[in-house]
Amino acid sequence: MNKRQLSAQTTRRKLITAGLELIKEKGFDAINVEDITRKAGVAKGSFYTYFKRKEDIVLDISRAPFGEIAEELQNMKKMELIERLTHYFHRFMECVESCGINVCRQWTKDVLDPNNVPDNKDGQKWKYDFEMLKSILEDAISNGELKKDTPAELLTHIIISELYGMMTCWCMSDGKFEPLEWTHKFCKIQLRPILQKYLN
Amino acid sequence: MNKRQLSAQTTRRKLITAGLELIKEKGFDAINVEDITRKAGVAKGSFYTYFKRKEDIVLDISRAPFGEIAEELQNMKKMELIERLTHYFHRFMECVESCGINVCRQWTKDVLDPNNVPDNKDGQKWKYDFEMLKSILEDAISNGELKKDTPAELLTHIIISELYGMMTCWCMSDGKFEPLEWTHKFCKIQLRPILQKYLN
DNA sequence: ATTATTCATTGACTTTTAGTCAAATATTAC
DNA sequence: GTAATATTTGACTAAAAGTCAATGAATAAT
Repeated sequence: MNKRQLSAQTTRRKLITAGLELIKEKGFDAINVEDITRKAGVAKGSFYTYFKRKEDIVLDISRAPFGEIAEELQNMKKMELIERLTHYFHRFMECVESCGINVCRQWTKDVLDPNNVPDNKDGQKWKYDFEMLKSILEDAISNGELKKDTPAELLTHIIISELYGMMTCWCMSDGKFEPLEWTHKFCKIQLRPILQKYLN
Repeated sequence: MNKRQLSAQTTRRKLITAGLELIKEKGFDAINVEDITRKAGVAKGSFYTYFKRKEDIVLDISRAPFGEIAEELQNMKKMELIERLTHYFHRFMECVESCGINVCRQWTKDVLDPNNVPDNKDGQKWKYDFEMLKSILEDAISNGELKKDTPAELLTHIIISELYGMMTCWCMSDGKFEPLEWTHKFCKIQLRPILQKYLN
């Protein structure tokens, strides 16, 4: 990495860090781009070098921690399906907690918007989660843990709705539940009945 | 109702109708207050007579159809718990569908925000759903359908997360599922396992 | 019936902020 | 050493949120 790339990366990170802190504290709508750049110690114009629109920083803020989870799951291919899913739910909820309610609510909004496709080349949005969960199910199908005729796509939709439901609920309750305990309860009650029908 | 009250109600309704149509069509962020007032045929200033902030209209837009559901459920007190819940889920999803993805996504965002308390006196936000579901459970407890020691509040949180999960999922899939069929599948798989432990 | 008061309505105005862009500066390539 | 390229900058523009004093019609008071 040369000096230019390093500088660019540093500036980008400064913006993301400043953005995360400010959004956590005050919420996305209550801050403006200059608040972020001031806190990051760069000029306003630099923001738009890295993000096309104000909102685009949110996906980057939230994708950072979520990105790590994907790797982990690759190293868990031998685990049982429900264990892998539960792990995913746990880690997802940890991210939700560390990002805080204000980040999550903006992120949820962005993720729901079919038109909101940021133009950085790795901007895959929620499909990221979807594809990850789907591949977990597909692994289980080829393992023989799930029946061959399991409708992986439909099941993924149902499972991801549990995931987002869990997050939404946690945010709505204003963080009053201990997130890991909550997740544990959730997975225990919810995941098995969904899969039951398709388990070998 | 005198002429003044009538005029006020008419203006408010015009704004809500115009707002709903525009948000459905273009999304909340893509329209401005003047678009709404122009379509409603009133002056810009009138908007702020009825809504303190631009966003406040969204809760009113979405609350209108949701409000009706509450009444219906009052007339279903004798039905079985799961039937009542399923009915609620169905009607909720009908509202989601008729409001459309753009309204829902803004609504979800507003509902997630603990600070977003509109100052019209009946602005109860999502607690509306919460209290309604909770009272359904409480009815079932006093009916004897659920055990006396059922943790109504916790269960309500879990059930409402299913509801929002369902909606979020439907929005994310860009409305590709037929909503009622989707709801049916959802309730069938999800509701009973949640309640099982507490049913008498 | 007349006058005073109240309140919805208006649109020009202020303020805020998202987003642009040309110039300056630093780095890399040739 | 010079040309090409990329990052950084902040003044500037454009757009839209939100304000407010003036207007006039409806209602209440005398």
